[in-house]
Amino acid sequence: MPVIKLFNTMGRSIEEFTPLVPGKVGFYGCGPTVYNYAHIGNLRTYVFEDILVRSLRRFGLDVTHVMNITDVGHLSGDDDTGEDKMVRSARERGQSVLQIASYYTDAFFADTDRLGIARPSVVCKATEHVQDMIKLIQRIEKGGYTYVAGGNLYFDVSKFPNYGKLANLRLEDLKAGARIEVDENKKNPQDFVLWFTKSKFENQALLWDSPWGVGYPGWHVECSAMSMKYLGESFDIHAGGVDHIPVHHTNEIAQSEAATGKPWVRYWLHAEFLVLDKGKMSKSKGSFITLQNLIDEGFEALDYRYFCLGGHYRSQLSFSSDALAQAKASRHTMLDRFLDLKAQAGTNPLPNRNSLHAGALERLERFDNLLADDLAVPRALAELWGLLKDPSLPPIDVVVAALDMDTVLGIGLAQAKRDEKSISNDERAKIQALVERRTEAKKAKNWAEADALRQELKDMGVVLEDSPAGTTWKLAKA
RNA sequence: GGCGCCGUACCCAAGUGGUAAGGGAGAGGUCUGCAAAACCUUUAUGCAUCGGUUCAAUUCCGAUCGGCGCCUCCA
Repeated sequence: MPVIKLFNTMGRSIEEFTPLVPGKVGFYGCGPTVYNYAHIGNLRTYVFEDILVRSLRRFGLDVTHVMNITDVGHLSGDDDTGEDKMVRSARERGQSVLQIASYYTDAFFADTDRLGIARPSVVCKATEHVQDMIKLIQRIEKGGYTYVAGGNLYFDVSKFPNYGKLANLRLEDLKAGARIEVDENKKNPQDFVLWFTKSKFENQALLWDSPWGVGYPGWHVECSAMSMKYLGESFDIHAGGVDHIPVHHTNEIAQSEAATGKPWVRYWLHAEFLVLDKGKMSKSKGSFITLQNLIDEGFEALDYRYFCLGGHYRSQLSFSSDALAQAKASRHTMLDRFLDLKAQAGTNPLPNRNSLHAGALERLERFDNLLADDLAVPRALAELWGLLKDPSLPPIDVVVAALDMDTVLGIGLAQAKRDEKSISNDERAKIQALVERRTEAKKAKNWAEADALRQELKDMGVVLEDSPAGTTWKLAKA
């Protein structure tokens, strides 16, 4: 197992990763707020987390992956003036909040399944953990970190030393209200709500009784309460999008460590944004691209996964339909090449990893080292290309090593099959007949007829390949 | 106003103080009755611009220009 190095946002440097409990990893990844579909920018982050989890497991670590489902809405601001997103979505669609949550949760996992993202070990819903949140808030309160104002319970950031350490924030430098009205109830602009009672919810399903009155929890507290419930009061890795660094994760740290008095998360990993020409994709701005949109345009979900693999997780990735088309072409060429090698390898039993050709082992070792080097996935992908193009290796060794690499990359090599398999028997017979007619024409050196038949097949989307062994056909690339 | 990131060929993109991965697209060639596939060759003396440090900078430092993110909810 190589030495695993990861970039820790806390401290902003590459650190060697060593789990709290040898051999085991507690990993918490921020999940979706289920008031709408996930867009492909959100999905990029989950692909990154999937690569992280698969890499750690590849290195022999037993990973417990916990993901929250935020089905308690967030206000558009925490001054209680905005409308809850869940409630608004429910109203707009004429459904209950719980129906909305359930629908979009299913849609979320349908997307991650299509992307080959492994399901988390634990999926926890905020609405089912409100008592855990209340207990946590009581611990925070006991420590003297809170105050009540205007009916809400606030966390007082001035009581927490090192507030903002993750984001390098200095409170005096922040321009509160630069983009939003300041909540008059707050002592400091960075204070945040632990429990709301001044609710405008129309939906009783989202109200809970609490020591501070009937209401609902603040957003940040769910991640603290649920992560500790399933992973303990200190655990290894917490990941999410970069947008969470300054507020969400900063506040999670403050409230968690205020409650327990001990270090909470050991390694913080953050994925950069997928960006469009105009900047990032935003759920709240309304227009965004979903995985289904891409599929409707003729892409496969794994084309998008492949696209994501082309850029490092800590760099912004420029999305365009052209760039995705390039990724698709690249992936399909790769699949083709892999299938050719597999055919060449024949039906011989696959060697296991230990009996592989030294050259293939060397490439696997490089591959592992690249993953261990802060998930250098683009280079790992290049290593897979190098493997597939290496003329010095027997096809069967290439096939085995490539499948091994793909257990992390998830490009779909194992499931790859020629598109021709999807052709109906009728069509197959029709194509076969035309191919035979052309073979006859060729025998008679009737080139005009042979070429006409080639053209006819081409118009049907069928490409012919002549070889000494005869003529084979396949579907033209889309 | 504060914090931070980025600017690499036609496109996506990796990377390093010692001379630019990979993929897509394009061009030429081998092969072929014609094709396809495959293979070979090829496409940045150059990494936004201008200075500086250095034996050596795309890689470090500074400035400038341009783009982006965060300081509301957001992956």
